[in-house]
Amino acid sequence: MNSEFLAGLNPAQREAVTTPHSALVLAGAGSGKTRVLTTRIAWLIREGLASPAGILGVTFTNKAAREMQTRLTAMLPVNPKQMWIGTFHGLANRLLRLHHRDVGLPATFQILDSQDQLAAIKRLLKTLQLSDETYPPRQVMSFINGSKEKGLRADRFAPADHFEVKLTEIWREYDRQCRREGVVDFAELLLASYELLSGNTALRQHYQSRFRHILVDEFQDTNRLQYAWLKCFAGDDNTVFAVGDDDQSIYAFRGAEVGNMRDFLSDYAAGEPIRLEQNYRSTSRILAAANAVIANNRGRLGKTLWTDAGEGEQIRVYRGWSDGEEAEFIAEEARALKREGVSLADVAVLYRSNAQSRALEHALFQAGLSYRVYGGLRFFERQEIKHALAYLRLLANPADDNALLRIINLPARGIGARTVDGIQMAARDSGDSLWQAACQVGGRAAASVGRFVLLIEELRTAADTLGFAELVSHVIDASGLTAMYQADKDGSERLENLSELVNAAVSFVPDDPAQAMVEFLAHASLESGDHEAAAGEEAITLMTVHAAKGLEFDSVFLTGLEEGLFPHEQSFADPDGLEEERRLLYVAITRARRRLTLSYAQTRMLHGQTRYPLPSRFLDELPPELLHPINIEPVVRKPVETAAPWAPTGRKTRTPVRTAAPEWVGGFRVGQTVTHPKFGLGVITDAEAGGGESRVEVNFQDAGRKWLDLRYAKLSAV
DNA sequence: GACCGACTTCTTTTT
DNA sequence: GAAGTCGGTC
Repeated sequence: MNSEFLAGLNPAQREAVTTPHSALVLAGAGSGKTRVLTTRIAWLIREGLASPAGILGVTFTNKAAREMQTRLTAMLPVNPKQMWIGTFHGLANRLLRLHHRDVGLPATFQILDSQDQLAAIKRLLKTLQLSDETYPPRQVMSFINGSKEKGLRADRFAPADHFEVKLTEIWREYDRQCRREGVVDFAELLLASYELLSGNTALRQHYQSRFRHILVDEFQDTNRLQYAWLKCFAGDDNTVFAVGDDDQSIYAFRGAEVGNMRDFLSDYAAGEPIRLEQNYRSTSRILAAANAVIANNRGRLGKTLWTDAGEGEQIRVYRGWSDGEEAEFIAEEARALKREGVSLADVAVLYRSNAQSRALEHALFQAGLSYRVYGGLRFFERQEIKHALAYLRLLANPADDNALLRIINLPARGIGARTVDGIQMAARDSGDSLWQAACQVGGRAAASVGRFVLLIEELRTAADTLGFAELVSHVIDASGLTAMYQADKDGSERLENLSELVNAAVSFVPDDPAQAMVEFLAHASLESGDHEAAAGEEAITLMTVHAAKGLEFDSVFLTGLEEGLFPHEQSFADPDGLEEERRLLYVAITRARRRLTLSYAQTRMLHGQTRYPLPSRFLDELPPELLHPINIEPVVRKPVETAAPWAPTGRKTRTPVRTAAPEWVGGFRVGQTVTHPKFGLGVITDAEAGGGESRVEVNFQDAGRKWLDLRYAKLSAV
């Protein structure tokens, strides 16, 4: 039992790697979680306790799955294809492809991503003649997905009220529509494969005896359905090795159940969790901050990170006047780091929501620093890519109405809304697919629709003779997409993306060449594209805290620590929401290896208007001795003659539009922090100059918003 | 039927 | 601010 792989592991890691039972591993941030996971697989195989084909490795993201595979192939001479390592959705897809008949799906079933699903729901509401005001498509979608993720079906759902009765009807119709069209959404992928296994004892036993060892990453992010799905694989002789960190559970909003971790301990008689608490990433000050913050949460499984690395520097806190100034500060700091010889690849700027990236990008751009933003539109989500894929989908599956609607008049070919309505009506009456109905269109629109039908038929013939990659290229040209974007003066980037799509098709290696198209389309839905940096890229990383989970950087700037933003205002309503925000902060802090800078602004543009947020309550949860305020002395800015006072540097190209409030009223100004003998600390959010009776609105930390008459109120600047 | 501009709404996180 | 919807005009 003394394998080369165990060298260099600490006792807890070693225990985790070699445990003979099912176990829950509580792996703190930076505690070597991925290493433990991959080492365990390598160790099991090397010790002869498992064969590569007997491993089921489940992750949450494609990136994590890939990393596990590459690390493994570096440790062992195995073919990673033998092992089933993938995301929940990827593995569910694999199962359903293998057993599509048992669940009544066509071999060519396609996967709807969230965009597609929303479109499908909108279309359904239309055919059901339901108003999307009474039934907001997004709400319908989250109802359907949420229910499926609890393992429910429309006919087994107990609606709580009238509205849910109606939603359940829509849900039922939606599932029918998907079946008819041979498409499957993300939640359905899991649910259908779960039902496949739970309803078929022989099949379940087959997989149970194949996958003796089941390993799950990021276990705290599993939802109820995923938990049940995993359980199908866990017979009496299987071991389940679940790695997670309840303190890093940040996806409750989409159904993740941290409770699964407690359930796991009893369901798998796993005893006490194995705790990995030694952190190999950060300085002790950073860990002390993280520990202090998370200690405010209740109901934790409990865990305290420690390190034998040094204390490191203090955590710096910066207060900016505006989001723009905050961004400029970060840009300056980053430039200084660069001067010191720090690689920009080791610097990250994190934020709570994507909207914050704008100001940061602007400042970094002005400073001439290269950066890369993660998030936003990914490759396979771009409209031109979606258009091209829709042609392919329609070729693969004529019943795919979503695909047909997307492209029937794109590029414009004289098929207007009225004609499309007619086709939809005809299809509904006859129960046909839109494609079938389109083939039978007569009357005025016959010519234009006929041309479309001919085009698709021509492409279908081409599909029989061309290789897959040539087909993709041919479809993009013959459909007219190329011509359309060539005619568009802003279309060059889209054309580049389309040729990138051809490249992707060329380098795509299908498991079964005959199924190249179907596999490629599934790949496009499941892995909507890369957010990963090109290795060694000399650029600052900008991303949301969510996206940063699992990553680490020497220097981290955590921005926007303001009430309403972080914690986000949507979380104020319930305590659980606030705890999730706190976990999010915990994740953010633990990304930093050596240097952490927190920042907040006193004014922020949000949703097109200026806000005056208070500093985040989380700042008060950090032990003051760990912090080093950079500039937290009263920010008294004299009004600048030429520039608006909220444009601090005076070299802004555009002046913000807020003009409602006068700039200075009786010595006070909007955005200023003030104290009141009775109401305490607050920020001026509005002001009215009325000759001798000036008033200001103050947002008090504890007392809320109040209008105060400056003749009487004893306000003083902070 | 196509196009353009005005209007509204919604803005947390995403496999 | 941006995207999506709606309505009016050609």
